[in-house]
Amino acid sequence: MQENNKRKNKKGQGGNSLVKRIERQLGQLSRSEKRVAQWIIENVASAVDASISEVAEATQVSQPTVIRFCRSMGMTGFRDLRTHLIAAMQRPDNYLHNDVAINDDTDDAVVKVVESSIRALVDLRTLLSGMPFQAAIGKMVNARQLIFVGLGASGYVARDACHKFFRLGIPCSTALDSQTILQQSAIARSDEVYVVISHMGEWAEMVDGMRCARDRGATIIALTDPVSSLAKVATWVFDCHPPEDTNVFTPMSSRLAQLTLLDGLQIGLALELGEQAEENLKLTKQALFSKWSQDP
Amino acid sequence: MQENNKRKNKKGQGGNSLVKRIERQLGQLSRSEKRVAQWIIENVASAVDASISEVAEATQVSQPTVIRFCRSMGMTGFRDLRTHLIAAMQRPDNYLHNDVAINDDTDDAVVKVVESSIRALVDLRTLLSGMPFQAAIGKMVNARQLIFVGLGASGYVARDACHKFFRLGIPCSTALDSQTILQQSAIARSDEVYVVISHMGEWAEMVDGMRCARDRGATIIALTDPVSSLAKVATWVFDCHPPEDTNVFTPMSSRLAQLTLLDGLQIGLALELGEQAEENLKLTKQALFSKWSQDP
DNA sequence: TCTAGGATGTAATTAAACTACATAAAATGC
DNA sequence: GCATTTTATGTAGTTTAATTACATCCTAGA
Repeated sequence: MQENNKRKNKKGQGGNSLVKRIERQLGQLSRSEKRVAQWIIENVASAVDASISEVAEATQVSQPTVIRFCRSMGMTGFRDLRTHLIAAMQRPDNYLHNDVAINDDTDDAVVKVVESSIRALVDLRTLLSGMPFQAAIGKMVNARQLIFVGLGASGYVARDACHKFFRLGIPCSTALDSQTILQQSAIARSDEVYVVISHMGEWAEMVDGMRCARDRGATIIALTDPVSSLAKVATWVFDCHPPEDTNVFTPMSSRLAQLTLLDGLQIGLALELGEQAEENLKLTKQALFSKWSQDP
Repeated sequence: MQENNKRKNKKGQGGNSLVKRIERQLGQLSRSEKRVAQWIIENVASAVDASISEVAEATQVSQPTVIRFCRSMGMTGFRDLRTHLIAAMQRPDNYLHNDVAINDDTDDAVVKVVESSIRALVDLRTLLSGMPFQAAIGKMVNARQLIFVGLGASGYVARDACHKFFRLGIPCSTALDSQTILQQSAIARSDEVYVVISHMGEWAEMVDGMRCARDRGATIIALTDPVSSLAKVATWVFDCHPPEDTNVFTPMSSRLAQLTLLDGLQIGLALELGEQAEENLKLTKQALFSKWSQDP
């Protein structure tokens, strides 16, 4: 059992996204956890039905190690892992439409894009239960201001969110480049909430800025890969792991998940704030509506 | 104990949705089991995360009754039921849509938000076939520049799209306020393509601007309500009708449809442009990647 | 070689799933 | 209507799974 490193890759195993996610993390794992990971990759089908003790026995490690593996993968525990495995197992052949290929015709490609977006949101729904909505909203309710942070493409998501939250009547701003992020976080206060959007969560300046803000007592809510540096710095993390395939044609479906998550946070916050927020929402909607209805 | 009359054969666990299967068998169940069944149907999302005791409490029955319900459904036990529920949730087509209500708790509200977003995309998928992708892409391929137009919240979508398309190596710009739109369209050329995003499609300045651009020979691609004034002016329309309900808590799911549609257009365009576009995409991706991988 | 820190296992704890049995309610036969 | 059977449901206990706390071991660096 020593030569674990000579692994033939069983490509035909099925395009299971969680499996890819595990593969991607393989390098970061300790020896025993790697054993667990490898066994799961090679026995996805049995893994979904297995209990901790069965996995532990099959891989010759202790039960806590199996749990540690789950945690290393960003899951809350074994149960959670099982949930994700089952969900991931559902896609193998039903949805052949995964990646867009160079020789697809336009209509095929478009269908694939839409289906991969749907997939992203369905995945999101599976993950929802583990996300700290209550906690995040609790902090937002009492915040002096919300600061939305995002670089590059995530900047558009941050802007969109800012626009959405300000309509509740809360002071909101954005920090969309390294300089602004660093300056903003240098004067962070404990009654401020940062909402940080980042696919990889590895931009050094952003992580540094957020660490600084955190040290000054601010709350950091991160929509990012749960295994990233940013996630380690954040007060609360919403799992937005990046898609596994690196196909250049793959659109950023995960951006849709982020937007939807922020929709959820906003609605949740609105409910928490109660009448005043509802009133503000109504007013901002009406402001638009009356404009174009009196102006045909 | 002898489960004589309501034994069910354990077929078809792949094809039909478990929820439908439960509905179909509702009549055969005893009163308490029916309560369990109904609660599960109405709370699929919470049900997948619940333990037996939680289900028992929510439905005011005893734990064994919950297990008996599982057996009545042909499952081996609660664990098995959970497995099938998770699997069933991966098929988004049979979600039912509920509005967020003011007395929803946070988690319910979030689930509803995500599901309504999924609905929006599933709806979009059915509309795809009627959309003029070929035509739109045909014009874009030869365009001198693409101009993305959007006001207010749609401005963020326009910006996002601009960012996405420029990575193909095509000159792109945005027009996000009335003044810019009017000026831009005043100098429109026949080799320019306007991509206009608007939920209602009734902002007077925007419609005027696009009419002007159209008169000057430019191509107008509108992502908007097909019955709007904007749609009448456009060269091609992609049906993005806004949701009917006026609930203040309704998130803007149609924005997700717009983003996804634009993803589709971009991918389609990339395929049409061929190698050069693919190369450009790769280069822009690598530019990001090499940055943060050499910068830990 | 020693020590610090991570990795791993052991054993105890808690919680989940399930079983056996008891009781209550409904249906049936007289 | 009453006894008897059948069915439905709950109570209490058992077994198994998941998780935690803590002890031990190994490895890397001084």
